[in-house]
Amino acid sequence: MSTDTARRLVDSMRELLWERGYTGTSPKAVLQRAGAGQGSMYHHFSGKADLAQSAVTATAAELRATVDAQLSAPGSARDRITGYLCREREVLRGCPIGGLTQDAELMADPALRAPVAETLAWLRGRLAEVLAEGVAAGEWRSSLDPDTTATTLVATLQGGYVLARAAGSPEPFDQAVAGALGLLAAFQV
Amino acid sequence: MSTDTARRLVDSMRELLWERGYTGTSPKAVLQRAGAGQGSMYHHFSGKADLAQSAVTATAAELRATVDAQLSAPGSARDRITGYLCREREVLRGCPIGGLTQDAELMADPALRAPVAETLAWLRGRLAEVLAEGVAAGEWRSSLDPDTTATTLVATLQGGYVLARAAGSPEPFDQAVAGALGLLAAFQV
DNA sequence: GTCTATAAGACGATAGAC
DNA sequence: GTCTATCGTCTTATAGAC
Repeated sequence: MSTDTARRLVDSMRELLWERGYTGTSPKAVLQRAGAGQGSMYHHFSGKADLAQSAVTATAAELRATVDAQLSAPGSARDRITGYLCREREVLRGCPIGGLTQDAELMADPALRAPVAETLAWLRGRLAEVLAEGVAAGEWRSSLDPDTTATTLVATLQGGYVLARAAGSPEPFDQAVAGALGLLAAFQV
Repeated sequence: MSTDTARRLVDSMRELLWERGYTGTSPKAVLQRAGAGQGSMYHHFSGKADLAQSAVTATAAELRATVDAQLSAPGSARDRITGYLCREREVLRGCPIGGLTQDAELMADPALRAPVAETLAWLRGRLAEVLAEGVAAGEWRSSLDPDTTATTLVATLQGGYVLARAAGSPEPFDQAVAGALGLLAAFQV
């Protein structure tokens, strides 16, 4: 059993979904990148949608694990939030999950859409938890609303990618993050 | 000369670019929506890219005019910013300009990318001007940085669209805006 | 100006040999 | 398990009639 070929197919699909989206990615392009023939793909998967589902699920799981490790690390809530917002990113490539929301064909398929929706919903919730910890610990004033602020921070990142891609430079992303941190700083005790 | 057919083609392309992106939009789909034949399109435009350029340019101009009217209206800077952030939007359709940044094929064409880049850069600058007015007028503390904050606000909107589309509900968009307004309120004098 | 006909190639999937 | 061959459809564009 060639688990290896299946994995190369999934990895190739993950890369292409990130670069060109679901609509812009053909099975042929995936096969070429993976160095496999038509038969391999249709042996391991029922088709393009099925392979994409494995790819999106894997990317979502990886993103979630990475973020959770960072947000669950030791340190103050403020340090963890700042660290997450300022961590290294391949800004111009965009968010491998958030970017998929723009693909109508992908979003029309419940199996493909679900991991995207769940990951972003989880992210908002996880950030809200950390913000709430910070408020409870007296790091921020209690007038800071954890839920709406968490959504604003996630939106800032997602929108930062959009502005950076438009500009062809990471600068707007960094500026968006800097602005958010500046606004958040007003709530420090 | 059938200016009318050309306009219907542009309008149809504008709608489809918004709904399905550049890669996901075929000339055939545009022609069907416009009720025209192949010949009409290739008479008025050199091809798909040329028609799309007219469409993107028109959408960009319209967005810019709408926003500028709102941000240049009479009233305090704070009211204008709040009004802009809270204005009626077809949230689940996403931003007709910002959404295009996710389309690699469109962004690879300088003629198609330029109006997208210019519109979002202009928007950041225009919001920064209004924020600076507000600071100068004593509406916000001088510790509020107009440039980074403007980028954060535009990113919040763009990211709000992403989160709303993922969730299939306008709620995350509204929450992101509410969070941003809450953060901004801390700078009120 | 607009139409239909046509073209070469890509798309997504299937069949069947090995 | 993987390959090549093949299928019917769609894509983008051109040709030429009207």
